Amino acid sequence: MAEVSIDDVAARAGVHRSTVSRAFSRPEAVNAATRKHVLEVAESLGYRVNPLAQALRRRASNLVPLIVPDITNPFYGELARTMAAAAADRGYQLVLCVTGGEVAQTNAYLTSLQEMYAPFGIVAPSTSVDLDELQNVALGSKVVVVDRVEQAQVPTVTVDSAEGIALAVDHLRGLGHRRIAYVSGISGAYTSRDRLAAYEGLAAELDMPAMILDAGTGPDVGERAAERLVHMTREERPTAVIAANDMVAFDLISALGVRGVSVPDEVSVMGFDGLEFGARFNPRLTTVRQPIADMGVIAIDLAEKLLKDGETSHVVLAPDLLIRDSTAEVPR
Amino acid sequence: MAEVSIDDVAARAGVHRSTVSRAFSRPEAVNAATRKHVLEVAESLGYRVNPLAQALRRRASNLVPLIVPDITNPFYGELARTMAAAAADRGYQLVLCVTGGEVAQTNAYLTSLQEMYAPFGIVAPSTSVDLDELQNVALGSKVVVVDRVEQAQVPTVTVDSAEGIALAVDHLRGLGHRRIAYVSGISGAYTSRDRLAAYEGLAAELDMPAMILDAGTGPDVGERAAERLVHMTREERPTAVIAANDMVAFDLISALGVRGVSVPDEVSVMGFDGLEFGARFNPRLTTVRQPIADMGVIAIDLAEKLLKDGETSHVVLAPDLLIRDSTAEVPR
DNA sequence: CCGGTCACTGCGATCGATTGCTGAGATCGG
DNA sequence: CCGATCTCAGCAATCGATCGCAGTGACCGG
Repeated sequence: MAEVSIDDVAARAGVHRSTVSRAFSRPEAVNAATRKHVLEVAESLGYRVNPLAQALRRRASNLVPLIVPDITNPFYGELARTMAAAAADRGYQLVLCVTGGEVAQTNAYLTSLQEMYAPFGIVAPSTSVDLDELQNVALGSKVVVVDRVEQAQVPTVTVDSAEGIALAVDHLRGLGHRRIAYVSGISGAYTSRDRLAAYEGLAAELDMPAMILDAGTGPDVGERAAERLVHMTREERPTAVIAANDMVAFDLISALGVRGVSVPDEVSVMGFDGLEFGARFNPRLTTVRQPIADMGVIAIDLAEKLLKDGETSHVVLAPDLLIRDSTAEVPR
Repeated sequence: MAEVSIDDVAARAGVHRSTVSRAFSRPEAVNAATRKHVLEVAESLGYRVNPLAQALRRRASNLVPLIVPDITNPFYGELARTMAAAAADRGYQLVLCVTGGEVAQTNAYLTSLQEMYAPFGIVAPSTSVDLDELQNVALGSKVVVVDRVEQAQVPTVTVDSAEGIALAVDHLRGLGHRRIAYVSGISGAYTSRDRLAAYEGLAAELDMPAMILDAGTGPDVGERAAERLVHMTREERPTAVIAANDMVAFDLISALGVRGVSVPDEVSVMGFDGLEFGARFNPRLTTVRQPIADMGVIAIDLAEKLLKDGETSHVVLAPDLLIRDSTAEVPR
């Protein structure tokens, strides 16, 4: 309430403003005894440096934009949660920016936050990040992307799509499945493409028919894929389906349920993401887990490294398998 | 990149700083022609007022904290999304604050954002908001709570729990159910209590046995309730269950699935929230819908009204029914 | 022709911090 | 005992905007 400023502390401690300032931000530049005294006085007055004034002067704030297409999607929700924690640990405050899938929004948010002297930004894109577009914004070069990006000039963190798909295919083949279809869909840009490519590559390699049930986007991929599946003859129908991500898997299972097709009894379904919610789905979803918690921390790390050393590295994490109840041995 | 400031515009337009400032923030106080000229020059230079400097001087920023216990929970996700949109419409920028259920965090975030001159805050509590606690923070009195609150000195927006539960019970009775159980659980403080109370009241009124399957909290209410249910004899077992919220319903259905109990064939399950995700669950969830989108807009409205007129009203919205596939006529 | 209004606009202090520069005093070597 | 070096704290400008106050010129009525 008291709104105590740096001058109040200075007056009370009998020193100059600048000494108080240094006591906080450059400890080595002030006598230890003086510093202790200042800090005690500050403490007793309940003083805290005004982040706005500090940011204005320093031209650097602790506000970090997290740009996601849709916070309703649990993937971004989990990402946001871990990022908020990781950010807080390092003294940053996460600012949530929801683009709703509109590409222009990303840049709008970025410029808006750079006016608040955000030191960097985190972007989790839904569609291909237009890097050229990103370059148009000042903050654009200080961005970490949570997705793979082609010819990236910015740091990125992703999970290894090929390995993830391999894990899924292995698991299903281990259960006896030979006709394994794939449903593409809503997800990160390149990541989504990578997963599809990995599936196709693996299918060729293992001499399996590559069945793409639906490669569209939007909220009803699951619907369309299910529709397609139920109209297949018994021979051509896949015994298992890998979905591009957990949400699509949920969608698909739900749509199959509506059509009376039971998972995993009639067809096995796997997801990709490892959302916590998968453990609460019906049936509990077998899926390839991305280490989302790690991704949050790593993204912040990458950002700090970028600021300090100008180093833009690309971290690719290893996925693992979360075997639950949506996959079973091939029927009969 | 150019970092153009108000002085640049002033110099270029041949006027004083203050005129430029007024051209933007107090249009009526400056000659129309001058203003037009200033605005054009500003436009051509790509000038935008620096929000930090503005906030510092005005002692009011456009940063609005949204405090939620868990952004992973789609309820808060949907809330965040609509709030972000509503806030953006009015020129505010939402700052996401995730407490992880720790009460102290709420106040920490509130003070932290008040130092950034946040004009108000939105709190979606997981447990009883300790209003006395809230009063300890300066921003505490300028908060809108998305939940019912007892003896609230702050504006609130909620949905009518009693009406919602009545809707649910009506729907189930219409399908022939007479043994309708209830599972309490993770959710807003008073809201959660209200729903339970409404259920109990209605049970007494309609002369139905009140069966509370689980009244605990935490992530495994569903588990426990399912466990309890499968151990009941055929006669005592409820034919339908109302869950305190959608997440609990998902949990429960999943846990029942693991135990081989099919929904809605053997038991009907209803949720409460109306999450979009319910339409993608298996089976698609019948639920009482809260107008979450409205709640976001209303919360912002209430906040602005509070600032302007000091008026603290309590909005109670009407829920409606979303009939999908998780409820069916009572078996046999 | 003069004093009074009115509509603008300029001046400069201010918001709360940071930081380069300067100078005071302590320390030290010769 | 003196000058050089070093440590530390004060001074004042600065970040980019806002706003109360004062000044200027136009306009009007008497």
